[in-house]
Amino acid sequence: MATTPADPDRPERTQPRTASDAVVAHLEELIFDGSYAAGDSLPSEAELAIQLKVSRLTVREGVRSLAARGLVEVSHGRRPVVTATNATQLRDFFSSSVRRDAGGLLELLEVRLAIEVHAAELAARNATPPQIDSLAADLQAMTDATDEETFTAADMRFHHGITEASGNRMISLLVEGMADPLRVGRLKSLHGYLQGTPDLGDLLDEHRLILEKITARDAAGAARAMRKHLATTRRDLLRSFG
Amino acid sequence: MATTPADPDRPERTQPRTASDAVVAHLEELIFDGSYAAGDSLPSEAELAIQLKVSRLTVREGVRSLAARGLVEVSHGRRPVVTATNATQLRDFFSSSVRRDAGGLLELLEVRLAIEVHAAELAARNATPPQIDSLAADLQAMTDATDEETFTAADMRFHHGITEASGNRMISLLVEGMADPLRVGRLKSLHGYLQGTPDLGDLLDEHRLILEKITARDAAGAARAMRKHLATTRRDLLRSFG
DNA sequence: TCGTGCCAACTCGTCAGATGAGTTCAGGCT
DNA sequence: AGCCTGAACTCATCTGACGAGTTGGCACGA
Repeated sequence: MATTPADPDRPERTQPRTASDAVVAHLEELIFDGSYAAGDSLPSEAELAIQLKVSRLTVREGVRSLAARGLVEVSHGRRPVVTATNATQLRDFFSSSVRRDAGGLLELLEVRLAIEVHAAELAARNATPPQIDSLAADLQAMTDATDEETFTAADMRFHHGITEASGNRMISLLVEGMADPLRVGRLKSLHGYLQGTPDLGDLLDEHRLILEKITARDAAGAARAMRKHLATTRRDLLRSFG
Repeated sequence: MATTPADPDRPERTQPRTASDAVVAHLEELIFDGSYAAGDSLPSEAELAIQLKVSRLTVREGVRSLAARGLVEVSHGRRPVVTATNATQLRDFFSSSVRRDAGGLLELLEVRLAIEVHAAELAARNATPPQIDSLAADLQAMTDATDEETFTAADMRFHHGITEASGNRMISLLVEGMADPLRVGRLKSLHGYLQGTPDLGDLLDEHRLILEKITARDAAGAARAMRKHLATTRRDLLRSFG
């Protein structure tokens, strides 16, 4: 019984069981159909309570659910604000998964590899000149970095820049969501580097090669270079655990 | 200001702003450190309220947040139950994204391609004999299918089976999360097939090739076959929109 | 003794009313 | 004009209460 085969009866969509679920469904509808765009304020809790004929408390629960799912943002004294699609939900999922099972870190790395390799491929095809310039700047920052914090920051900007250059926002969001859980591992790995084999040069060369291939619009080459780079990263991460 | 550069002050982790955030943090802690495993029941709202010295209402909001994030499940009359890591949160994110921007569907398809190609590669390396048998059975079911519903169901089982055979649960969860939003598109595409070019044979052949490569432990070949298959899928999807 | 049905205790779902605290903006004072 | 202040909103939380679904044990009958 791994997957749910075929529930005979499930009027989920049509008939929310609880009143607060109905609130959630209602607000979702308003957001999804564009009645409220990103940045807009929702009606106040009191107003919604009147409109939907439930108590303010019930509205609060619904809004709270949406907030937990990253669809809206609430802050004291202000009305709830609809947020743009963002990576908080993904970040939350990935970090939860890893916190509950440390083994998930390697699996996550594997996924990142798959996605970023593809991103590099797409970037080679779709990157705009300004995006390429930006990548070059990040690379330069990595080269010039004297402390590992600056280095790592530039490194992450570089990778993030590639996902953006891929032109696929879903990829950007996914990689962004994975960044947090992976950062821990990355720092450890870097430490291993700086103490053991302080060969940051290799890392830089790998980045350079990726950028080169993207600039040359060589999709297959970019994918290959990225794959190689991430294989290195994974190896270092594994080593830092042994 | 795309990325948040460096907030000078952010005592987030250490000091939840609101009481209900504190409840969330507390319960998260209990779940993540293993005090409550999947399947366990949390204390009742009333009990938690006493323990944490807040009102039951505040506890409810916290629990509600966790429920929205898929960490626990609540049902009327029963205490909240901790859920195993599952794809609901991902499903929720992907379907939200697509509902808010239909263009995301193609982006999602692109991501699925990247991940499933990698999954096929891993599956060729890691699949166990029973898993391969299961894949063969799904393929047979597709061959025997007379109506498209059965066909699609077997198709999805086949793909799901490959992600499972990859041995990477994160991949399984991601693909599972994407399935729902993509199903709509897939059905449309199949319709196009059945009415226009009813060449289901090609589809079957592609699946057959993938399984063949996996059975032969040919990782690169499996990846290639999967890539080709998904390219076909994408083409059909695009066609069904034109 | 064993099975069955019913009731009491638990627990979640929702409501009403009330207080405190953060935000915003329009006026009024300097 | 610029700054200050206070009223109006709005979210955050609490207390107390009632209804409805779930569960386990106890009494009753076979």
